Amino acid sequence: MSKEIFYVTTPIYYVNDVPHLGHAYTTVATDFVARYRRSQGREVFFLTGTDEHGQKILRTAEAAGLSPKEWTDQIVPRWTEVWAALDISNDDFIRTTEARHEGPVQKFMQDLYDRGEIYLGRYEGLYCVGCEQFKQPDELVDGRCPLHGTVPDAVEEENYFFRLSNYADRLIELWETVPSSVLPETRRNEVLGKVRGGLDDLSISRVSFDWGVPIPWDDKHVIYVWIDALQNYITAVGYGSDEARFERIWPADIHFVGKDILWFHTVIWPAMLMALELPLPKTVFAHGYLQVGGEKMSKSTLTGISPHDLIDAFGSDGYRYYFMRDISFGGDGDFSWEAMVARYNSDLANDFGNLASRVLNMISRYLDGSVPRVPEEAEMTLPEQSMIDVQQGTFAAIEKAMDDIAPHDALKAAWAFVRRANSYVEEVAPWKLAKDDAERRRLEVVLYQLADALRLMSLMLFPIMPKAAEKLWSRLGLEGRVEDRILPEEGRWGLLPEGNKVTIGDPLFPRIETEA
RNA sequence: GGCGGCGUAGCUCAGGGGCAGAGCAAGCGGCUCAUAAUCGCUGUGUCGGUGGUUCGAGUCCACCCGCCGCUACCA
Repeated sequence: MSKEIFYVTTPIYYVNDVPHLGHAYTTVATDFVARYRRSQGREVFFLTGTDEHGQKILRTAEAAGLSPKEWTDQIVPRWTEVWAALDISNDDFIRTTEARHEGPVQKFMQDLYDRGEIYLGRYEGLYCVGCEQFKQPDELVDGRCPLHGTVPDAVEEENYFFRLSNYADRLIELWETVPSSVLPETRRNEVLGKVRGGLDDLSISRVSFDWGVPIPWDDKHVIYVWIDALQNYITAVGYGSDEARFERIWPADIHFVGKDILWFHTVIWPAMLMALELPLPKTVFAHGYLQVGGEKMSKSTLTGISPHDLIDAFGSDGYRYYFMRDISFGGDGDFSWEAMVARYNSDLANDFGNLASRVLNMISRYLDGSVPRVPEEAEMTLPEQSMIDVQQGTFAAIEKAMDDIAPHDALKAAWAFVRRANSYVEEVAPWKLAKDDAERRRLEVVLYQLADALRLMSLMLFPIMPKAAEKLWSRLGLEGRVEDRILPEEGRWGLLPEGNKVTIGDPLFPRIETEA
């Protein structure tokens, strides 16, 4: 009995600054997967949100002359507006400052405490006054802070600790018996290697500042921000507030994260859940980093580029497609303006957009804009059969790639169908058929197949390019929205209704002309 | 230092014992429905180096060179 709801998450983002390309990358990938699962007919719950506690937020707010709550309230819209601009289809958006989160977090901590999983201990650390932070011994250069050149003070602080060290064996067993628990494989090997070296208990409270969720039995302490933040994945789906809902949605099918936060999601988070005997997320998938290269933005860093800059130039569809297609998901990848223009023009403007233009044009010109009668089996010739074969192979390859969490391979596969449709046009040359009255029915058959191919592409590409897919759908005279269609039901030939009026419209993806 | 990964066409990468591949870029040809588009054909490779195993090695092994990741309580 598998759970019916497919639950995917992005990390909740730390709102001490505005979103950059890296945040958008994770979020777009998660959205692609969420939309794909919905298109397969699955019920999906897609969660994202913001992480708003901790010392860094407090400092950022102070620097801006605001209270931490005022700071987060004014910056959260900067995040939600980017997600809206990227057509992110999240079902919920949780903020860790919401009561629905903070209350259940306290319950979670109290439960851990009651079970003896938390104890009061001392954190001994090296504190740099200049940084106002604890330093790890290996961060120091000759025993001095590399930033301030001073010798940090040895400081002891009373903290609550979680018995993380008890869970090393169970974590190792999990990773060894369930390979999909941490992906890609290289990331699983990383945590496996580290945890085999042993685990220390984890300090989970702070006393030096108060911007956080109070420890329920000792409110001098606030919960360490990561411990609070990780719980968003369960508080948002009813943990501690609606147990029936929680049981229906949890566990997550996939937590998407960047590789920088792998440790928290594959060690600390599962150990916390184990401690309360809660189900574990099925997969934590850690993708790589984006690097910025190329000329046009060579002076920019990743954090210096706003997603808005690229959305303005390429549209949300172009943005989503580029990052999902050009970067092998899981590994590190390079972003460059030049590569993005090249990919956009070649795949979207030339291959796909132009295919739509030429087909819609020919139907308007040769068939008065009306979708002809659905071809009979007997009217199909070799080229039609070949295109159908390619389409079926493509859909199967996409399914395989998405099951493997390889969006880049899925899109690569998708283009086999787009290319085949273009070569089919050349093969059957409708403009020649149009000159011969005796070929009238043949002309109808090939143009029907092409229009129907566009319908199938609209379904196929909706998860990655929702705007273009909806546009194309309506240009084919189809009712309703692609969003509401189920691929396994409608992803076959011959479902485009006879008599639909097509409209040509503007190019779906206007070419981007490069200056110089 | 330890553990792990990568190095294949001009570019981005796939392939993991049996005739070196894809897309893009380039060159040539075709077509005229289309967004200077599209279709077809064509390259070029010491598969990072050296040495091994094997009838046979991008592929397996050893060493070397060059990049890179991880090495936990800053989100």
